[in-house]
Amino acid sequence: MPVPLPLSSPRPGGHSGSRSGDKAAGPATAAGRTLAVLAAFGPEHSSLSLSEISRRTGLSLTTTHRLVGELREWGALERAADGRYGIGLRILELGALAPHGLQLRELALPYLDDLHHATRGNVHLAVRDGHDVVYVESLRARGAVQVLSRLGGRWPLHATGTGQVLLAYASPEVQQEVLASPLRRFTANTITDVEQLRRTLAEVRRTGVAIAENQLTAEALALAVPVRGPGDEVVAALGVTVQRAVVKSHAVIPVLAATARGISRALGAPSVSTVDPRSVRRTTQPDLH
Amino acid sequence: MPVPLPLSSPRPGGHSGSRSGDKAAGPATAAGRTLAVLAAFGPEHSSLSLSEISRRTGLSLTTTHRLVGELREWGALERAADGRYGIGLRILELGALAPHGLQLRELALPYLDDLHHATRGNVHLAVRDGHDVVYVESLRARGAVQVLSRLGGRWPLHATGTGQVLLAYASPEVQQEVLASPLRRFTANTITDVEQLRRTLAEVRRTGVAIAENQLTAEALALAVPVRGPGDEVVAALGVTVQRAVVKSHAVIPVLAATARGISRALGAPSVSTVDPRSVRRTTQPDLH
DNA sequence: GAGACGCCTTCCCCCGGGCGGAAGCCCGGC
DNA sequence: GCCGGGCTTCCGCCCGGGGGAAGGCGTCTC
Repeated sequence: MPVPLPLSSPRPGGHSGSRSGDKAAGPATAAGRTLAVLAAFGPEHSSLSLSEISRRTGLSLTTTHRLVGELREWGALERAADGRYGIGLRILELGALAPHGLQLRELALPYLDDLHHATRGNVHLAVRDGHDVVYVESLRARGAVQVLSRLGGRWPLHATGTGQVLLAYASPEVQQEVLASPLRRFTANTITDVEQLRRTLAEVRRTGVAIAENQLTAEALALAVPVRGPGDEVVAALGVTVQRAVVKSHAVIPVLAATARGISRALGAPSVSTVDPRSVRRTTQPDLH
Repeated sequence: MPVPLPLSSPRPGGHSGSRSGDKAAGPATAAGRTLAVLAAFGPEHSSLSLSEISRRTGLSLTTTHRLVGELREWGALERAADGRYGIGLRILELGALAPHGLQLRELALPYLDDLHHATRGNVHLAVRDGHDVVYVESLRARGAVQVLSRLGGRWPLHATGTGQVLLAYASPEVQQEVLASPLRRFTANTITDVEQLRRTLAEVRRTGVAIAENQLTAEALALAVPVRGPGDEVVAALGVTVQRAVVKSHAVIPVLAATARGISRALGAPSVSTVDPRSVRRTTQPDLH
């Protein structure tokens, strides 16, 4: 048997708590194998040949062939002219139904658009999924910086402004889990120290704003604030990423906060009090360089 | 055995040509059953309980329970606080990889945004999937008309402006199939006559613009033009929907065409010649009322 | 041109995973 | 309390699925 490569999913973090054993769940079940075929696709591999799928999943060519056929017939995969496979529109269609996903997006889009025009930065709306932050919408500044914030993008919570907001307001269990897991480094400024992260989260809770400089991408300043739902719980995070030094963050934060208030209100949140600008001025995260 | 309800997929139109027999493919296979669970979700049913899924798929409660469990663990489904299930973010993430989907969207978004601001109408980018048009992006006018054009929305080709464009430039086989199939009526103005549709498509090809009045939604005027790819083939359709009589269509068409040219160029299309405004003026579709 | 290789497709048989019946659990309503 | 609906777990039989093997292409090498 060939060594099964990446194989199963990166596991969405797992709000399911601690699973016993944590055995290297190879796709032992039929459903698992079906999903493994889908999981073979990723940002770096949006187009695969049959045998590539076979190798990446560890499934035999025969099985892969049959599964891909069924998935294609259903519309989950489609075959390009060159014979390679890609994700089909049926999946996009399904994804649009995600309650914390595009439904939220629909409502927030006009606000994001305004924010985008007001700040000329990259604007994102993100939600938490397990230990990751997932971008539910992303408006990129014309000809601007990095493209790390694609719609559907997924990053660890500790490394982005939006992620820090979502983590700061997550349940104690989730915070514990994340703080206990290894904190991957992306740039020199990524927070990888548990204590520092803990302090950062406390700051976020106190001020209502996360300020992340160069933590995921160099030369980027990310600002993020929470978005609240009907029960005043934090349901999403709203973020802006601007070129460092291009904009004074103090100028952006009020606009950002106002936008988040607008979205929260539209979501049915009670009277909102996200950010007190005065407190922010005093407590901006200690300069890291 | 209870009567299996909607059960299997509405079948994405089927570029696969004529399948023999066309047997009522119930989910006889394990993969099919897995997909049937996903297919139970739709725009009207974005949140389902376990037994609802069981009923809608026709699967036994036991099987449903197990499949839902696996799908949830993988991230394809998620369970809300009230115990009901919804589509998970993992699916959204996957859907973002669709080559004719959000990748196209990424590139086109800035153009769509400009168009949106210039026309103040609903702006859509759509691609063809079988006999349907699927919206890959949709910017709704603030507090505007209908919401029929959600991202991920799917409609028959003959009933929308974007669909007519995509159909007009589709392969003869696809056109044949659509013309041979029943044309569903949505409003009094929906084109349901084969001959009329044929003429409309010819007009679209001649002028490069589809003009659909009240065909899907009352009180809406939809304008759409093709977007072309590297080989000059039509890869998508760009559409604007405005309140009837609010805007003179002649004022919008040049902007629309220019935007489509911009996107086509960005996609690598050769020198473009989509619309000749003079021809359009003369050939606007015969007024239907 | 022969041969080798990689990729895809089809066929077929054996076996193990999946299916569903049944029973048990928890809730809320009458 | 009793009932009914929804969910979860258990278990045994059986059929769908897995993969080996073989065959059809097209391409590259020698």
